[in-house]
Amino acid sequence: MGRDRSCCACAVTECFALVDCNNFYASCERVFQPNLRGRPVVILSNNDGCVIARSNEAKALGIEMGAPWHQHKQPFEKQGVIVRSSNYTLYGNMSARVMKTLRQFSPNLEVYSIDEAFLSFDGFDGRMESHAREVRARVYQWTGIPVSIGIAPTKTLAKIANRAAKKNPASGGVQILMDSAEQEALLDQLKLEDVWGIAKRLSRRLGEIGITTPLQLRQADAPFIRERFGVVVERIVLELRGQSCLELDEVPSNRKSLVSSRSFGRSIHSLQEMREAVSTYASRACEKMRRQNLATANLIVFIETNPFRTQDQHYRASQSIQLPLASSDTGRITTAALSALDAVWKPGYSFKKAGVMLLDLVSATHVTSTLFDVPDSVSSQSRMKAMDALNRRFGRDTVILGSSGVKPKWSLRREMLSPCYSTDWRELVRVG
DNA sequence: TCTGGGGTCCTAGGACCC
DNA sequence: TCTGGGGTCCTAGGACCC
Repeated sequence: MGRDRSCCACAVTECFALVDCNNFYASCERVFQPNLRGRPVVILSNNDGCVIARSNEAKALGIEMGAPWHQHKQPFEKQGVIVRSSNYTLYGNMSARVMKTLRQFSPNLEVYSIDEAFLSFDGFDGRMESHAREVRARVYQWTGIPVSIGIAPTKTLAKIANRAAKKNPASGGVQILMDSAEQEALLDQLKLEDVWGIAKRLSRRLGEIGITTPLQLRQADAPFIRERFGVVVERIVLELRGQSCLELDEVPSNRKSLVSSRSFGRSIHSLQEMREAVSTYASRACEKMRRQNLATANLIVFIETNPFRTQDQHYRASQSIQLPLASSDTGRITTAALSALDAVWKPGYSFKKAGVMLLDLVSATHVTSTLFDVPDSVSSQSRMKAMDALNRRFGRDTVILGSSGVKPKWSLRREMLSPCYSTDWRELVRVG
């Protein structure tokens, strides 16, 4: 729960700065190719399918985010638009440099996405603007990436402020939005969809009850909004009022799932080809998982036909599969993924996309001294919870049967272990 | 005839984000 | 011909338990 400051006149107002890289992918390309500066640049997705980033000059030409490139390629290339395929390794490295620079200004930092971070600006009253300008200048000096900074008492308002900093050149890339009247004036000019957390559907549903601007949302009755739209939207209402509900999340939690998926350059008709694709995704997913020292016992395979081909029947299916024990072993997981694929495969369709999702990720700790057995009858999620709890309690050198890095004889040893009959970790049988 | 109720777990799907 | 990939959180409803 967020601390409630609204009832206390002497409460210190919190202050968040959202630092957001301008046109991040395009800016990264420009760092290494300065001749791209001042020119319209677009970055394309996999298979050069659609537009995923644009420089300001490209935006000015009317190139939309997500636009299928094949529909726009010719006219835009005539206008001198420069096209790049995406290079995520480069963007990841540049992101790390930007974050490292920001950390020097404040250790209280939440890396929100590849190109955004929230910083605590608490205690900078009166010096906020100069401080923000210093941050901005140093990030540019050290990384070559231009950023915009929005400052406000809540994360949601900081997002709004950041947007204003970007849209308004006079701001010089820094917008402070601490004043209530200024907040209202700005919110009145925006669309609901400009608010963080409100997209098309919610916007439409809000419109049905007469709420059409962010200012109206801010003024709406919070309990009513909660009843009608749930806690998420209620939080947005409070955040828009300047009441902070979303705290700075400085310690990133372990990821809970990961996906490896691709759209194919051409459609796939044969099961054999699809098995090859799914094998590739499974092993790629396992690599990611091992790199983060995680393991899973729960995965999903999904396949899909081309949803844009309206003349064909659309078919999308997924199959989840449970492993008896958490693992990050490529062979084991690939085998499971392929059997899941067999369950969803439909001959006669042209498939355009497939993927493997790994769920309920747990830390994969090596078997060393202590062993616990968890019976197969225990559900995957309970098993994961139990394993997590064990890891926390006994530290790194505890066990998890069948997890990554487990000694090869684990299956044999498992046979020798007595089963336990509880999903409560305290009652798990200690066997080693 | 009358057919509990509260809690938790699980899963699928919706909605949103970058 | 050609339309991305990778995440999170919440909710609803059924199963199950006592």
